[in-house]
Amino acid sequence: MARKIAERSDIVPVLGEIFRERGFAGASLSEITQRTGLGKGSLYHFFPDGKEEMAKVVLDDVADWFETNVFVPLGTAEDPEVGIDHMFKATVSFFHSGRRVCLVGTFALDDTRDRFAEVIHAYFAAWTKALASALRRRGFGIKAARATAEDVVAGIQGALVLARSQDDPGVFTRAIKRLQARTKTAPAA
Amino acid sequence: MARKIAERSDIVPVLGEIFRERGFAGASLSEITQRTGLGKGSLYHFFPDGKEEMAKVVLDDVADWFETNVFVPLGTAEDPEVGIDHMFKATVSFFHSGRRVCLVGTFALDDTRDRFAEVIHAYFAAWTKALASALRRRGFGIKAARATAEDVVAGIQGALVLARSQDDPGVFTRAIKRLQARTKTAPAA
DNA sequence: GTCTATAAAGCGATAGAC
DNA sequence: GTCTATCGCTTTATAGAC
Repeated sequence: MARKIAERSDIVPVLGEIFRERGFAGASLSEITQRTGLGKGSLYHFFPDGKEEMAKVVLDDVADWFETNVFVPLGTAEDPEVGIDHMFKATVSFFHSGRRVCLVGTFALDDTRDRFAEVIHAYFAAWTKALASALRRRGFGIKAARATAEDVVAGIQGALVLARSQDDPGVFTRAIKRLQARTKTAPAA
Repeated sequence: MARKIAERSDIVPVLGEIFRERGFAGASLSEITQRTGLGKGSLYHFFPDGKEEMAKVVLDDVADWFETNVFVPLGTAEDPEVGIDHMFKATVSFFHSGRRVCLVGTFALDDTRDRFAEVIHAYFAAWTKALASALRRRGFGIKAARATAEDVVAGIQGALVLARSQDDPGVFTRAIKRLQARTKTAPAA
């Protein structure tokens, strides 16, 4: 199964980690060549438009993963509670219990957002929408479902910031528990 | 009142905006010279250690502002509810209703955190602690106060991310309202 | 205190051999 | 598909005149 010839999909995860750690502006081609083990020639063969294309592919990859592993289950699980609980599990797993930041969130904060405005907007919109839909099916009213969905998605992002600031994954896992509890009962009017 | 000779304090706010917009890695000295109107000579006169010192001074400036305008009122207001409500007002104002990101949060997400770990840690720890203390005085139990404080501080950070991703300050102001409501009554055990 | 000139290093990107 | 060599530019930082 070992291939000598690299495929683009082999290095996308590595690129993801680099962009997460350094941000878009801070990710240098020299670090990318080192950590992927590929020369610039190979990199530009796979990504003719350079760093911008690398980031775009990584963003699309993340969006695809969430679409398949989180958003679709949220919408299709027969029991919406199962879909929601699965979302929290997948989230904790994907973000390594708060040790790994959200690439899309990181890009959203500085001027990198403007480069990738569409993907970034779509990612969070899809998440919020899928969760609100599941909450509706759980019996939440339209407004409560939307509000709680926004609350949970923002809460996850904020917990990642806070956990990293304190260098304490416990901050993240505690936040997840509270957020999950909030999806069990609709808030008072 | 017009001074020709610049003071360091005159340009700190400008530096703050640049770092907020570009992040630490993305903020270039050429943009800093342009937007401050000062040459490199002047900049290195005020900040001998260059960009790193500029960022440090801005971080300290932000921390001081919050200490004075948010954390102290939280702890000293006779009526803790007044202090908490003031915190939300000051927060909405400081972050321009979600149009301005949190510098400390932005720095916390990527490897910039490691450069300024202490200030970043202290900022969020102080915020959480001051809010928890006010909630205690409002009648929250110790655990409820801590949990709600973490919830609110994380919620604010997440709302900034989400609002920027959607390019919609409404996301932020709605979140603030929900978070504020959550400080009025202790959550069920 | 402010400026211009300059240095040295690193950047993203390209060319061309293999 | 992968590499090395190189281009042109920008970067942070320094030196020294005023």
